[in-house]
This record gives sequence, structure tokens and C-alpha cells, in this order.
Amino acid sequence: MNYWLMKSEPYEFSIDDLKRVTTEPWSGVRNYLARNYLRQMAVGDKAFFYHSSCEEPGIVGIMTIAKAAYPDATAGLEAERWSSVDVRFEQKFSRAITLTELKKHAELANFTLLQRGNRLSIMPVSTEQWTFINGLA
DNA sequence: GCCAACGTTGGC
DNA sequence: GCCAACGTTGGC
Repeated sequence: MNYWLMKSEPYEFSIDDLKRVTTEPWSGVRNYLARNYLRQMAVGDKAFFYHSSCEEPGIVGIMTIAKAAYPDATAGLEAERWSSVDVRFEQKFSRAITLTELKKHAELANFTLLQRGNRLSIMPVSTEQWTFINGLA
């Protein structure tokens, strides 16, 4: 099983939205590296839900991959080029683990999310990073 | 609203 | 295939 982090702007789709609908297609990814990560996901993989472009960017909960990659219908004629997965709500943290807080921990110095200039909306998380961040929640 | 970073596009 | 221009992301 692998671990991931997936970003969403809460104004568009938040952890509370996911909790309400339980399962949702994660679509609209239009970056090849992020798409390749989507295609590597397997049912049962876990992912952090990250709120971006908002007052308090940070990790707000956990979801499970419920369906492996399939063509992204929101890409229209290019659906075959892009991919979606289905995600299922698992847990909302009692508090957000903010980006500011994540930056304070030396254990996360190599975390992709914190790398300068990183803009990927989907990225892998190591087992060590996953365990450490869970311990902060 | 600004700006750094970086991916994509398109002319050559 | 190079590279300048442009667009997007996302934190601040």
C-alpha cells in the first residue's frame, strides 16, 4: 500500500464536502507528473487531503483510494489522456495540520510538499512521513 | 494583488 | 530541438 497527498481548494471541494458525499471522483488533474501518480494509485492506498489556496493551507484529513485510475470525463475529447481516481472519506482530523506547522519539523525537511517551488497537486508520501504527520494530528 | 517557480506552447 | 513568451499554481 502506498501513501499520497492530494490538494484541493476548499472553496471548490473541501474535506467536509467529501465527508458529506462519502465517495467522489478526483478529476481535473492536467499535469503529467500528477497524472502519472494518479495512475500508480491502487485501491486501498491512503491519501492526505490538503486544503490549498485558502486562509490556512494544510492537511485536514485522510481518504482512501476507492477506484483505480480511469479516463477523466471532465477532459472531454482528451479523456483518455487524463485520469481520475475515486476517493472515499476516511477521517477528518480534529484540527488542521497547517503548512506553517509542517515546516517547523526537521523530520519533514525532505517532504515534497515543502520543497521550494513545488506546485504538484498530487505527490507521494513516504511511510515515515505518513506516520510522523499522523502523530501530529 | 504580487510574485516565484515552473510547465506548456509555438515560432524558428 | 531550442528557447522566449505565456499561463498556472499557490503561498504570502
